[in-house]
Amino acid sequence: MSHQPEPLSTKLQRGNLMAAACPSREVLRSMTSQWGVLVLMSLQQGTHRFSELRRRIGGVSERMLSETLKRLERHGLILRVAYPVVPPQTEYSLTPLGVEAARHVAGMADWIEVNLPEILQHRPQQA
Amino acid sequence: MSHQPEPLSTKLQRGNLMAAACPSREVLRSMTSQWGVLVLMSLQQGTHRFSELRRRIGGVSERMLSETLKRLERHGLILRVAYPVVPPQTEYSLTPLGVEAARHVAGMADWIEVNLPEILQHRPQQA
DNA sequence: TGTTGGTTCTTACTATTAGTGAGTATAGGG
DNA sequence: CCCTATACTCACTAATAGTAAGAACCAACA
Repeated sequence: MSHQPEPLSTKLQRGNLMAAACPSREVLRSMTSQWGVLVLMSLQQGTHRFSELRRRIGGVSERMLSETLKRLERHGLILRVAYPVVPPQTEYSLTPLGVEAARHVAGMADWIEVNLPEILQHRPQQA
Repeated sequence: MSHQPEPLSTKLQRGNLMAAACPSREVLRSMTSQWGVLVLMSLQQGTHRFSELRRRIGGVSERMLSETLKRLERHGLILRVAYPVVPPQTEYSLTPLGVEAARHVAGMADWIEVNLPEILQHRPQQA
């Protein structure tokens, strides 16, 4: 909270998603990946275990859930706490950064769910 | 426009993204696809031609841009107007539904760009 | 009069990623 | 003693993303 050495140089590094080489692209991809969105949404309701997330999120495989969680953890959006017990127990929760991220994706997700009927009307019905 | 047979049954079909088979999953994937996000963001500033979008969005190939635009059009989020001239000219813009969708993804995108420095600090620097 | 460039795509091919099914270690319950 | 549950990983296949080239057409330029 006190005086920091280089507050400006840090502040100036805002990402630019339009630039192909900007690392923000990677963050975008993990936050907006199919399973990433659903994990963030699920963790909005509090801490969950691996298997709870798996049951809650219809259609995730264990492999994809595991990789999605690892990626979100690498970006500091979720916190992983593993208890060395048998059978294994691991708890996942949102970090403060993750709480903000989850608000955005959940807002979008909610909009999709609400507007789904209208969106589907624009789609040509398949033969 | 007159009295419709089943207005309630349509209204009641709110999507559920947690369900694997719900069509909202497909909408989520097109809205949150890497190029989908960047297209929606770009079109927030108004109508653009294909090649303008291609130049603006760093790293898109023509194939991916074309497919992304088609998918967003299928979901009623963008409008495509092709003029039968030579050389070809096509204009893309947001539909009212697309304007709302774009607001959500742009909000998220902005958050990512602003918080990128903090997010990157959580990442282990690579060897 | 070639030839180059610009436009909006599509097609064929390759690389990357997603998804599937099985395996692992351990303990508690029937 | 075998089955289930947990949180994974590994080997494999299917799907998707990315690359490079071409197509159709004309305008401008040398």
